[in-house]
Amino acid sequence: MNSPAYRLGDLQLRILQSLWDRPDSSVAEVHAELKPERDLAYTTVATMLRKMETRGLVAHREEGRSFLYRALVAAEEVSRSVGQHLVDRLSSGSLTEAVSHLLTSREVSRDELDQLEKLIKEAKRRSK
Amino acid sequence: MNSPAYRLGDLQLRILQSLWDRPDSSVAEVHAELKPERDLAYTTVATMLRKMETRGLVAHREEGRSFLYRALVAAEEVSRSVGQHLVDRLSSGSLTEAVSHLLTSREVSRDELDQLEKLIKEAKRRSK
DNA sequence: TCAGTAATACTACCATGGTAGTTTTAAGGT
DNA sequence: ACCTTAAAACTACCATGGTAGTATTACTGA
Repeated sequence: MNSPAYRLGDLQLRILQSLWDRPDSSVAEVHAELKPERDLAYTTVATMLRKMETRGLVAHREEGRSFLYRALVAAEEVSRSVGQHLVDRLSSGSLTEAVSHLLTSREVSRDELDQLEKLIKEAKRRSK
Repeated sequence: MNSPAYRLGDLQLRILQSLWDRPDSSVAEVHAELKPERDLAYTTVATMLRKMETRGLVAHREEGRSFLYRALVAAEEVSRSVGQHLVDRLSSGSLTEAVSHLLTSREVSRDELDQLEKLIKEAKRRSK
């Protein structure tokens, strides 16, 4: 919000996603959730959550001896911000160009292309 | 290459873009190119270029008393890397989802949608 | 030849993300 | 009442991006 969301680090974003999925998570829960992908120390997660709280990204309430955290920024908002930032970075603002980059730069399956086409048709319908 | 390209900072990416556009640019030229958008000190650009050279992102050759820089990483490669990283961040790897995010998160003009549709058709044709 | 100038080199500083160890606190069971 | 344990708090450290001032060097024109 006040702090630009696109600047989120990888871990921060991952933590937010975890909290979007399960609001009111304890540090232990977030830590457990991230465990398979990142083998972080418990305190790493705790510290990051505290830092994120300072930045206004999350908030906590007490529950017994634990803190339960929740995200203060909406997934939508962050997605938009992060996406917008990429579009700016990649192609100084041209969405078409950005998507073109994405399409040409990796293998895209037939199936994905179909889905994408549907997405666009839908967007068209909505916009009309 | 060896260092993951997606980690490029905004300024670094901007400098690379400038060099892709005009290879063998002096510091002064890069500085001038960026001037309108970012009013940076000359030495800021020079320092960043030196740092980027250390990281293997650019290289220079001497021309009189100036250094002429060129990018060592290809635009394609960086675009792919940056794009891929975003897709991972935004939707743990689903391109469709990522594009969907981009589409729903901002105003997309009719015209852009048309272009996008064309892009996809083209990709389909290519992949077949 | 010498002063000015334009270039690089060097140094420094700050913020932030990421990571984690150590210390304190408090709850809970025996 | 005390020991264990789990939680938060505090502190610390490093890398990197970004930014720029100061020092040095070397060319160039008067």
